[in-house]
Amino acid sequence: MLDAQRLQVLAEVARAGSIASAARRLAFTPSAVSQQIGKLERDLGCEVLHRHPRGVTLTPVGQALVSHAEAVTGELRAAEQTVQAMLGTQPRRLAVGTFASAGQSLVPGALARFRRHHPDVALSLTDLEPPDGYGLVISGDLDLLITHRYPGMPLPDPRGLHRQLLLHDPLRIVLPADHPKARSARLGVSDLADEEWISGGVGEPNRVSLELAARSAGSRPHIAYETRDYQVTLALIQAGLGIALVPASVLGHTGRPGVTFRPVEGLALARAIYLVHRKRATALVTDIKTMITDINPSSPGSAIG
Amino acid sequence: MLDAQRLQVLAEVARAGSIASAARRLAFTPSAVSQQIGKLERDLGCEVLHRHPRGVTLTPVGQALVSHAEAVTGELRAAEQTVQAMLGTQPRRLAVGTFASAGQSLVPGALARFRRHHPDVALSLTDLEPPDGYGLVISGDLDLLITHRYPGMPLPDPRGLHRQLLLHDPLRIVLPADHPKARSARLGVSDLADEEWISGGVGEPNRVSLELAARSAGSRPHIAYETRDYQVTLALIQAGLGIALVPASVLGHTGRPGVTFRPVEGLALARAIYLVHRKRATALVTDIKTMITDINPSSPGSAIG
DNA sequence: AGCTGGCCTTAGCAATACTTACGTCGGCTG
DNA sequence: CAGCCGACGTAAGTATTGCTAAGGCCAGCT
Repeated sequence: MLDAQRLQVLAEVARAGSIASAARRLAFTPSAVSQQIGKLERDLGCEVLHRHPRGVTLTPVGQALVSHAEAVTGELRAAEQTVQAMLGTQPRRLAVGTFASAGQSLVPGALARFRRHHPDVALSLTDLEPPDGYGLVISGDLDLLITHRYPGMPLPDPRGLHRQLLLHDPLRIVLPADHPKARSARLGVSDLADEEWISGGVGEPNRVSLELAARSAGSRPHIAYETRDYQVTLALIQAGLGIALVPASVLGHTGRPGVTFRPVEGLALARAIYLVHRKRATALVTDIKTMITDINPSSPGSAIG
Repeated sequence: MLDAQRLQVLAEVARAGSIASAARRLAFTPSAVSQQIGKLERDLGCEVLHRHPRGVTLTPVGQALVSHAEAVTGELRAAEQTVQAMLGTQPRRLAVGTFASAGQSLVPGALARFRRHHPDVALSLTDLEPPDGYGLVISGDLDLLITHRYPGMPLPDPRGLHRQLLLHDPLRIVLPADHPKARSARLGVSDLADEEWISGGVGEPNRVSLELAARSAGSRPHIAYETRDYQVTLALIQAGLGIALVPASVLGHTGRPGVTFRPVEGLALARAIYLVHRKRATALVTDIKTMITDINPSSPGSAIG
């Protein structure tokens, strides 16, 4: 039988990307972690890590093991939680994972309200870029995950978790206020084929969606600037350097001077925002969920599985 | 975080019913097991066992933990299995759990055929009385469980397992061949209210069904002899001591001299026989399943969940 | 009453796992 | 290109953990 703790060490290594940084997180020496991985590999009779000069990556076997390790950890946490619930001990922590732009707009209000209702609960927030985070929910490191899917990106396997659509966050074409086409009646991606675009790096959701929209309009966007950070994007636009697709919730109500935005003509281009948690939600998770959905009344609230 | 091994020890204690016998199965001394349980309890801050002069029983917390322990063990086993599958190593064992009367009739033929096809696979068979056994499937101790439900007995929570109905095994009224009513045109339980019945002890499925059938006919059976073993039951009937309800599959094709049987008039009284295994069946499980269903062509083969 | 079986405690020992120290390799920098 | 730095592995020492062995307590049985 495999050892659960070794699997957890492996999962930590996978997250950290190197044995040394995993060791720091676990408060061990790198040597200890290395030995644990070594024993795991001897038990299995095959390697779980590819050793590179700069960190490690998982072998296919390692990936499979991490996935199982998360399930094991989740079960152990669930066992603990069940017992505490039976003893009448309420959980005293709530760990939320979000993508960056939700952490700026959607979440803070809900968290503040939650804190008022539960001043004794230790709140924590973690930044995660989709599609990461599902494993952390399975393992119980996160109680709630707020994640998204841009058009063109695959929706990850929910792996037994509960996933519900929170809202559709339509993408807007954002351009300098003095841009010649800022006042066009209808503005589509194809109308802006010659512009300089700002988007994420290759493969990032933002960019995939932009390229998808352009391709469906028969053009290819010229990506002049790459950034993942929408605040940077907006600053670049403000400086007149390019245009971009930006989710409406990021634009929010705070009009930024020198920047204007328009709906995307033609395609219903929106990122879908999801809430993910374990099937049997704790009282705290249910609470924070209602607070999030209250703040975002457009929520359809349908379970998607 | 709880320790997985401790939980497994607890599960073993729960199965064995005492610390001492669990220790024997685990090849430890009772002291070791006792200390493990003690540490588990200190970790949790509550007791998981009631200590009795003759063995131990689980507290409610202990029961919950055993259930989780089975899930943890199952995940660890699944991890191992996944890796072995990726390395091309086929599983080399198949553990089947059955109730006693299936072990006599349904199963042996299928096992024999399976052994011919897979001579190198270590087969094992375990006797289990329903509703036990689900936990062993979850933990991976069993690959396939053959279980039943008599009318009037609750169907256990499948706990995430795959469960499918194999067949309905109708109950027959079995009576001595020279019994006065052996040739009645229609024979129901109510027609035999004054007879001496043979059945299982209070609460056993067999008996619950008999009492249910009698109650629905407005009578109460007089249980003169109690045995769980249908072979004993048949011997008693043969000796003219009483009558009983016996599943058709136990009666089989081997007519026993001096004993005759009749369908039960009125109620469709049958025990349902189920196959239970993990959701993702291994190749070996799939194989043995087809062999079992082939031998029992009346199988509806529908998944029940 | 004495015996048996089961559980618990304590003390000692063995196995396990972590730390420290050192060696190797590859990439980055002056 | 030499030298440094970060990362991984190995070897030896140490601390912790967990098991065994031995003895005591309690309840039921003969």
